[in-house]
This record gives sequence, C-alpha cells and structure tokens, in this order.
Amino acid sequence: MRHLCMPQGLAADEIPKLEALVCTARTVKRGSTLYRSGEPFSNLYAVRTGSLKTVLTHRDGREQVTGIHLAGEALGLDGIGEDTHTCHAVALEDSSVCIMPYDALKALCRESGSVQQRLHKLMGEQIVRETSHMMLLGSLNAEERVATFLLDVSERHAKRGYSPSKFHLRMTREEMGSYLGMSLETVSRMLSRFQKRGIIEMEGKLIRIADFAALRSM
Amino acid sequence: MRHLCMPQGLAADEIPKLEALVCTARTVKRGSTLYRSGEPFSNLYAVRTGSLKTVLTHRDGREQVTGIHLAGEALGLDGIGEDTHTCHAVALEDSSVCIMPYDALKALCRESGSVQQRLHKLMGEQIVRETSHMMLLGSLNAEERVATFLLDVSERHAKRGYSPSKFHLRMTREEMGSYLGMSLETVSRMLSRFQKRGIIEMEGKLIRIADFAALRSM
DNA sequence: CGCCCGATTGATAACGCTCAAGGCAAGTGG
DNA sequence: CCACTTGCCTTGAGCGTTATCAATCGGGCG
Repeated sequence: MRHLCMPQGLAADEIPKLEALVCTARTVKRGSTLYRSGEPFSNLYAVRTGSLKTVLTHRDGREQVTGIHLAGEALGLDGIGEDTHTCHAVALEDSSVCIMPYDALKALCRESGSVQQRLHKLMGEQIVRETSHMMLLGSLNAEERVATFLLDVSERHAKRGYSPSKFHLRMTREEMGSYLGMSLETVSRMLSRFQKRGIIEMEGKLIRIADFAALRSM
Repeated sequence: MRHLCMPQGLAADEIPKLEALVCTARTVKRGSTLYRSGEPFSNLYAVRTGSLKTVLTHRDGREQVTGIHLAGEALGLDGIGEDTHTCHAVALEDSSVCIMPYDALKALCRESGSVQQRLHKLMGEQIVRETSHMMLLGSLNAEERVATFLLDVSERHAKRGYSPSKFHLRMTREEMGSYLGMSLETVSRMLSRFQKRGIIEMEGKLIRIADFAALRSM
C-alpha cells in the first residue's frame, strides 16, 4: 500500500488504522463508470492500477473532461462540496481503486492530525491543479496546451517511478481534446507537428519524449 | 458575523469558539494585495466587505484571473496544498477580510465535527466551482461565457441578500476577460450585444439584468 | 473478412484576437 | 476654472488560429 496517495506523511503507527479503513477495493472495467454525477457521495477513492477520467456534463449535453487520474492519485473529491458527486468518473482502461469511506475518514481525521493534514493536502492539491488548468484553458494556445499536458503526464509518471520519457496515453484524441479545450483534430495536428520537429516519437498512443527542453520552452 | 461563510451549519455553542478564532480583521485597499504567490501560507480569509480577485502568473508573465471573491465568500484555499500561496489575491475595491489562522482552525476541527464539516465543505465547493469554470473555459463560446458569468454573479449577490438583477461589476473589462478566457474587447462586444437585444441595461460597470430567461437559454 | 472506431490530413470557414481610433469620466496641475 | 493627462470602454477593420467538414487509412474485434 505504500505506493498509494493516502499514507504519505503519516506516522508508522497510524498506517494500520488507515489500512483498516481502506481495506475494500473495486475494479472498474475500461469505459465503465465508478460513480456518476448526481449520485450521493460517500467514498473517496485512490487509483490503485490503471487510470480514470472525470467528466462534467452541461445541461445541453456537451461534455468536458475535467480531470485525468493516474495510478496513485486521488479521486472523488468533487463530491465533498455538496454531498453529491458533480461529475462522472470513467475508467480509461481496466483499473482498480481503493475505497475510502468518507465518514470513517472524517472520524479518523479527528483522532489523527496527520491523517487530517493528509486529507487537507489532497484537497488543496486538487484546488491548485485545477487553477493551473484554468490558466492553461484561458491563456495558452493549442501548441502550448499539448506541450504542457505531455510534460504534466510525464512528471506524474515519474513521481510513481515510471519512465518520464516513455508512456502510454490511455485516452483517445477526443478525450485529450476535451480535457485541453480543443478539437481532436487540433490535438492530432499538434502531436504530428511535435513529431515532425523531432520533439517526440509517437506510435498511436505510445509517446516518447525526445526533447524535454523544447516542450518546456513553449 | 452571521452573514459570513464560516459559521453556517454550526451548533450555537460552537460559534463562540470560532469567533475567538477569527477576531482579527484586515482592510485591503483597492488594487493592493492581500497575499502574493510564493508567500508562506498561514491564514484563510473570509471576505467581509468588498471583493477580491485571485490571479495566477505564468512564468512568461501572462496573467490569468482564476477567481472572483465577493463579500461572504472564502479566500486563500490555494495555499493549503503546498503550504505556500500559489496565486495573488488583489482587492477589486476597498475591502475588508476576516483572518482565520489555519493552524488554529485545524485544531478546532479536531474538537468539533461541524467545524471540520464546514471547512471540508468550503474546500469541496471551491473544487466544484473550479471544475465548472473549466467547463466554461473549455466548452462555451464567448457569448455563453459572458451570460454564464452574469448569472453567476447575480446568484451570488442574491445569496447574500442583495438584488440579483442589479449590481456593480467591480472589475474592469480586462479582468473579466482574463477570468473568462477572452479579450477585453470581446467582453465589451458581448455586453453591448446583450444591451442591444434588451437582455441587460448597462451603464459602465453597473449592470441590470432585464431578461434572465434569455441569459439562461444561452 | 468486413466493420467500426480512432487517427491523420486537407480544405474551408468562422470565431475571436489584435491593432487602431475615438470617446468619456475622473483626477491633476497650472 | 480650465487644459491636460490618464485609465477604461467602445467600436471597427483585418487577420490568424482553430473549429468544422470530409476523405482516407489502419487496426482491432466480432
């Protein structure tokens, strides 16, 4: 369990308490939903293996991918605000998640300052991630968005001990486009452009970053 | 103090504890900053009077307004994730805020479940607000963005007991544009268009919404 | 084998940005 | 008190980035 998001920064004697809490797990098949918008909120999740997207649906039916959640990352925080999930969580590949009942977690927070600290940190990090994504959507052009996205995914892979330079994008171009606020065609064009310039190598969804500096300088 | 964001949902006997905590206040003059990106995080704030914006600065200098905070709303949650503020908070008009030391608030959370609940709710609401703003930035066109923004401000005014149909936008067109991911000229054009259609009346920053249904149907 | 989904690439068009000019209101200094 | 400056807003013209539409291709799966 030490590879997961929750225990970081906890004292050794608190980890067992947390383990007792998160003992349950669940698998989510590619394309199926972990939870839906409107469902009552009762659990937080930690992605154990695989990856999921969160999707917000506008009343007219338009959909926007609001988050990508890789192994080791948290999921479900969207439900805390209104006791109801406000978006769907859909698996990008066959995945498994740890279930953390929110009420139990809250109770544990009152016993343990470091659990409390950890939960606050998770929420705070989500807030920061989202504001920087707002900056991406509001201020960057298509090329900069795709470059930023590749670097972001790379960094998150590295944090979990995987190669930062070679990884599988589990989503479609359309999902990437939705997340980045652009059409799937523009995503494809930007990736092709990067490949033509020798910045990345690409084979379908498999990406190898050849020139980090070039991506960073955009 | 009952008009503020923090006490909502607390038991009567807990409000005094909270009051002891948030006794200090601070004024922020129009254009001056309450906190800056990079500063160590130690306080949350509740806007008492006036309004502030939060601004994220890209390394190349580009700025994006990531939030507008009206009277009664919370401020400063961006610092929780990394113990450091990640954006600037700047007053849109002469304003005053309550200061809530975060460490003391954390301690109070461990004593009182309802204070804990309240703090979680504030963070959760911020997360939900931000995802729906991501949807706005990623999927709506200029007209829809401005319409959505007007309705949002209207609703937040209403929640505090002010008129939902007539209010002062304290920010410049440029700040609105930055928040909505568009140029100040486009903001101006959209407002003019709404006025021409009789949907709003406008006199500089003073807005009167004449036709809510028209705004909502965009 | 054929079908369908996803990706790529091109052509065209539109939405919104940039640049520019002008106006209005408030503040400043002579 | 008036000329001048300054900041903000509005409006127009032209252009560029990116969306849309369309055709083609390849791979996976029934």
